[in-house]
Amino acid sequence: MTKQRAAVLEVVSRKGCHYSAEEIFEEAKKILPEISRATVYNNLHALERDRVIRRITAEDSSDRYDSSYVPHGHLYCTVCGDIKDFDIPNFHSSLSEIADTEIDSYELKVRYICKKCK
Amino acid sequence: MTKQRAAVLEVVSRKGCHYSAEEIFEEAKKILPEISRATVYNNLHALERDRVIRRITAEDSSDRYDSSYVPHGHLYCTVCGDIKDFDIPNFHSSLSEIADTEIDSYELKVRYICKKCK
DNA sequence: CTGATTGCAAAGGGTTTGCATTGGA
DNA sequence: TCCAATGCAAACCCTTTGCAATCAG
Repeated sequence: MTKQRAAVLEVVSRKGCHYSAEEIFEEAKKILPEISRATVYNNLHALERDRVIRRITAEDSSDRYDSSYVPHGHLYCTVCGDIKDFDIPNFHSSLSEIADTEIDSYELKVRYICKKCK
Repeated sequence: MTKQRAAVLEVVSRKGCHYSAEEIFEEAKKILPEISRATVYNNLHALERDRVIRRITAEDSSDRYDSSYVPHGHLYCTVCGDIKDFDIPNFHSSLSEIADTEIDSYELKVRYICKKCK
């Protein structure tokens, strides 16, 4: 656990945030001004490999990172781009049943218009 | 409806396929050898805008295109990369209920290991 | 006729890679 | 000590853009 990895983890772990790699880089620089982009990418990959964080794919923009490795749904506001977490109880086992196979994990993106934008 | 758009649509519409833009370009060239990459992208965008096809995001690889605009689930084999469609009855309305808001559409990716690979 | 579409090539962004240097266990 | 992690820059892939030529309605 280097100080760079700790900084990246600290940033990704901020509650309710779904930062892009570039945003994580910018935030991490505030903690460690000498950190490099490659190191941020290295650590994001390492933390994902170690099942600490989860990468989520946006559309029309770069990937984002979620502080929880446990799959859950994401609400994407199609107007302001904000991302909110939301849970579906027992979704993993429901999926397994419907698909009639063991499943590893899932990613659920729901497009909507958030309250503010409506 | 230009012959280029027809070719792109023909390729994307092949049953069970989830081609990348590059694959669509390669297949479309077999129909119209003079077609350019930019035209393929143009038409993929146009067809998506007109709600004919749907773009789906992979991970660790480029976007794919689905011949149906209607949202449904996708099973991604984590070993061979194959993508299969699958339906969850009433999922749209269930989501709307659980999220307690109107929703526009969704994208559901399920990671698993397909029969062949198991 | 006229706006939309095409093809090309160059630019763009986000991410990865190679490699010499540094640092934590 | 020593392998993993770092920082930098260049390379890379995929996609978009600018623009003149062409085409479909």
